[in-house]
Amino acid sequence: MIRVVFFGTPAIALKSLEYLYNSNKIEVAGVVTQPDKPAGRGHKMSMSVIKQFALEHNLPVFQPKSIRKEPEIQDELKKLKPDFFVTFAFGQILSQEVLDIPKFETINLHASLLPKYRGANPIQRAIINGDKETGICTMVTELGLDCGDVCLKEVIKISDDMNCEELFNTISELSPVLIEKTLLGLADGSIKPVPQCEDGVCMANKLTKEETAIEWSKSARDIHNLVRGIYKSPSAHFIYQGKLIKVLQTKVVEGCGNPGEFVGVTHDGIKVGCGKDCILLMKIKPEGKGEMNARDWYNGLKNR
RNA sequence: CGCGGGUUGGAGCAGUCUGGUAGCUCGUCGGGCUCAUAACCCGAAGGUCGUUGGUUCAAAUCCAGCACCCGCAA
Repeated sequence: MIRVVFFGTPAIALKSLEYLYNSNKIEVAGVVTQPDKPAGRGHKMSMSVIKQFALEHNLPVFQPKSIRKEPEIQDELKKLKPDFFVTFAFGQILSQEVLDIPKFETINLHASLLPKYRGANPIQRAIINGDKETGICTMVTELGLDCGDVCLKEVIKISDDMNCEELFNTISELSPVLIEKTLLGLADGSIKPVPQCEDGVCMANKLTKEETAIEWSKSARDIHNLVRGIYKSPSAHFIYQGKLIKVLQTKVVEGCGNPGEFVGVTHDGIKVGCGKDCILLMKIKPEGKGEMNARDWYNGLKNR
């Protein structure tokens, strides 16, 4: 049995924790996740889905504000005598003291084909940039940001209409097996981590607020990529009559029209001009309302 | 008690401030026109206006409570 402590916070990591927990070759000795915090409408205190799972299965849970600065928690983790630490979207930077705790290594799963897209938003960035493929990597965690030696990688195709939710799901389903293989391979010595090629390094910077606003002067293709890249959260948007309109689904279509100008309606949606070609708005979500077909939204507008 | 918007025929909305027999753009069904159509013309069906209570001769509309949905912020 390999003893691991799992570090993670959001939903994308849940299937991995569940899989390791159910594996008969691996024992999850504890879980580390971000502290509970007021979240959502009304600021109700809420816990991460990872903590929820841990509580339901009676796993010890640790919630440091910053694990680097909390030696008491580090001591608790030492007592668990872990062979490995596994991190997946944990949300905090580790320190050397933490990396030294497990008997072997700390393994991180990163959702890109390293060294491409190191950093915060690798999944969204791959789609926004219009990449045809991305992937997941397991790596040995070192102090720098996602710079450790790579253990295993798996390529994932990105289709033209795939949005980040679908890619998230694919990644969360493929990750568990890759993590388990990595742990087993490192434990028996069959995997030799390979240093990343420094040439292809690029960062997946955090999304800024400005980026989520649709710039109609860009090509329809770029807008389409943005829309599917940040589908549902935070969503690409534009402002119409003072209201925020989120755009959830689009299609690049032929046609011409000035950027941002209404071109016409089809039974699929609303056609709007762009820097190049036209974009067909299909599903949108106006502020205060639920998701709806753009065509339906158009039907309800008074001055159009 | 973080701030704010919403709930009206199948869909999206107006009407609420200034109470008085429910309207718009679509969809559906029937008929017509057309070589043809997601286009056009004619007609029809379909709503106890989220829920509970209050005020009133009279409430979608005013007042109070409740439920559900959503945007921002964190």
